[in-house]
Amino acid sequence: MSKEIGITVKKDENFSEWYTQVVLKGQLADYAPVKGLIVLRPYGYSIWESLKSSLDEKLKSLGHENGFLPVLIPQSLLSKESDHFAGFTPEVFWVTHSGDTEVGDRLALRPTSETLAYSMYSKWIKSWRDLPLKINFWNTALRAEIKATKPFLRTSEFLWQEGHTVHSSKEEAEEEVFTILETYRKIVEEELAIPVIKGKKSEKEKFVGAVYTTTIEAIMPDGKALQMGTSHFLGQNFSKPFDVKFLDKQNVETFAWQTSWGVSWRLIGALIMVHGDDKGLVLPPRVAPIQVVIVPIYYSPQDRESVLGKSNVIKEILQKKNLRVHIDSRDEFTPGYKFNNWEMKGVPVRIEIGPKDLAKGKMVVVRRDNQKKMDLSFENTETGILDILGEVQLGLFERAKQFLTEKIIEVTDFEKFKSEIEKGGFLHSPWCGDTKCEEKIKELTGADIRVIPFDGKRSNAPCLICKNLSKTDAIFARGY
RNA sequence: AGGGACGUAGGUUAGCUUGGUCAGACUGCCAGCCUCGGGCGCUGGAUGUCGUGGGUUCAAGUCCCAUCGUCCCUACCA
Repeated sequence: MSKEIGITVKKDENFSEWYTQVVLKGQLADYAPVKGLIVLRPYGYSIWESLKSSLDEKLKSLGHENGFLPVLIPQSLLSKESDHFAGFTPEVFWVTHSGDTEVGDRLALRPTSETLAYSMYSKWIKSWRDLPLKINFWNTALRAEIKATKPFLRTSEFLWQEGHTVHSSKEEAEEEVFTILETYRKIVEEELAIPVIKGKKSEKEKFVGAVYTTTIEAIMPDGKALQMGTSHFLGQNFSKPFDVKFLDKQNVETFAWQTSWGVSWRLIGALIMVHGDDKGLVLPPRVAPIQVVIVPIYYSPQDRESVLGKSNVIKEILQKKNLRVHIDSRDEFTPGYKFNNWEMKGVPVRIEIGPKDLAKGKMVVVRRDNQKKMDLSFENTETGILDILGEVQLGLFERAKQFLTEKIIEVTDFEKFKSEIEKGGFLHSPWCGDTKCEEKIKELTGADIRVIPFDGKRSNAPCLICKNLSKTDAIFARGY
């Protein structure tokens, strides 16, 4: 009856409003009392936990260890690497007082922890035997957002992990950068079912203070790009000001080679945008807090008992396969209400069991991604459900992959570029490599270089702006 | 950062132009019934410092100022 408890706008009619409703009504997060901050609710946090545990496991198997850094960084430390400081200072929150007393060296709420981490690393590293040092930190970062805040995509505080590694050679550090980027790709494509393009950022777009930045970039349904994760090669840019050095095997004091990298809860924002539909969230099974919801259908107390009994049996069978299963046995809601409610929350598979099903020895199974209904006999419970979950995970990825492929458009003509960018998408175009041309394109079209793909084709066409022969091709898009 | 719109019950909102029974509706919530398979039906009940702070006035949800917050369209960062 009431549509107001559901999503009231269509995804392709008012994307921004749709997104906000999905976040709030799907109970992923809510607004905090301070602008730009959100509260993660259990349903949203549990998606983060899924991501966190699979990434954490992968990092540990690569030899990384977890640590924890404090949230306050003295200005004197934050400003040691000047480019880095200049890049972050507009969005730093400052702590100026403790109680009523003004602090001398004011304290930044960390916008990122390179400076703090490396001031510690310089104390810990003495010899080549101390390397590599590979520490990951699960924490939050704070960057002031004055306007245009958006849950998960743009908030003043966000959950993330930041990894900081130190190596004795340039080669080993660069290898680390690429290993991490590949790890990110796997997480995003295999867990979140979101296809990405791997590549490098331009000089203009790289992390401030890095030698270069690698990235995985995804496309959203509105044709805008979203950076999904970055892995930076810092070279010796930080080891020099922070005195991160070691005695090498030849007893020569050497500055170390460093990397840093991170992914944030922005991935959850991407997940919502990429897979969601007019009914709400659509979660890939690998990260869904609830993978299978069972809606029992009954009228009489006798039916209630037998239907719930069978539901529990099914639940236990599936739990033995390590599936996350929930029975919605609330008496106060009708089955129809529950169907809509769990669809809004994106549960990948729903099982309906009623008296008629019991009589026939089967259940009704409904896929969230394509709404297909089918009968499944009780004997085939585990294989049937496991197969369907696998199909949903794959199906979501394939659909997103096809969208990405369609939206990558080769453009060598600037007039066509301008018209295409209005439609949204990834424009694969020649570029001379000069920041001036990149800036010109940004100024004229609003698009920037999102990624210079590693496996990019060479168009050998002239740069869109200066007409010099392109050094490389880049993917241009408007971004979040 | 620039432009536009808007804050009235948990949610969606009427009322504001023309200050004076204007504090209403729907939904949700609570209790009880109900053959509840796509937001079911019926009966009863609770819920508002009209975002906040000033001001004008005999009188402010309504007019003025400020402030906080939200949304939409452009410009920058995970």
